Amino acid sequence: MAIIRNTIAKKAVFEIIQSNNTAMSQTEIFAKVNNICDRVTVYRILERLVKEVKIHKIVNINGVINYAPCNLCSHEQHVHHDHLHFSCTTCKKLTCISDNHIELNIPSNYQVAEVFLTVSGICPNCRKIL
Amino acid sequence: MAIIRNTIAKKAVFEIIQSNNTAMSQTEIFAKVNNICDRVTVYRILERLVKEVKIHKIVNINGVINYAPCNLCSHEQHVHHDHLHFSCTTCKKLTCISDNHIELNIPSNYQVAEVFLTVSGICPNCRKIL
DNA sequence: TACAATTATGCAACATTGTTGCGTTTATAA
DNA sequence: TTATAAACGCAACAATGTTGCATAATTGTA
Repeated sequence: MAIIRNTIAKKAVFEIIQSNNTAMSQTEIFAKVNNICDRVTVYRILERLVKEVKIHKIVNINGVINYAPCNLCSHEQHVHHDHLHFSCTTCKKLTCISDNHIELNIPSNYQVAEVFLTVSGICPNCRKIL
Repeated sequence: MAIIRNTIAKKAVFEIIQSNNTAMSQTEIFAKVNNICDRVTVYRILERLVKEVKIHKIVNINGVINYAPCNLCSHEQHVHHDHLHFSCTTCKKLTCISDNHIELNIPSNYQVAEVFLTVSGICPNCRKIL
């Protein structure tokens, strides 16, 4: 029965994540909060937002954890394991693209929780520059 | 025209990766080499083995990079982007399961290089224990 | 509106994973 | 056997993430 508080820092972090069109790392998010809070606090806020299913965690192909608002890949899609992320090898940005239907072929003795489909390559923006 | 050398440490690292039925992190691999070389050397060997396409790199859902021999997911599959990894949330092990056919639905202005399909959940072994 | 309860924060310190520079050692082709 | 480039060890650093604890702030309730 923990009471959820909506603090200034939490609102700011969520706002930053929501207003960005790509997923963001803690480092990027912290750079945008303008020192309204400590970097540890950002980690803890992210943890809470994930638990509240307001954002979700995606690992980039380089191992850095990124966060995206859950509205980009709605909760329903989230549960049905049908979202896809594009990880640009040039700009390192992680973008939610669209839903894809994935047919899983996993032995039944594995208990599936979530499906992560990440595609690496070069995003439209970087292709222009290159 | 770099000459590839087959050193003792490199053979040992490759042997360790190949004889294991799950993907391994640098930490796990280093723990098994019995101090025949430095931990930095392990990192560099892994880098070379990836470049030589003898092993491949997979990011676990917690952000830790894991390595698996390429015979588990053959090179052909690798190129055709059809391999799947199961990431156990309990024992943290990453297992190559099987190939899956993935239908990608990505805008054509994205240039696709590789596809990573990782499924999280609980592996058969951990289900027994729990 | 003030208070109490408990959630959230800051700070410092630490842990883990991965990288770089550089001098030395070693494997391999000739 | 030797020359040469590849591989290594060591030390130092960098990035990312975590923990403990004292303090501050939010929110339901009186």
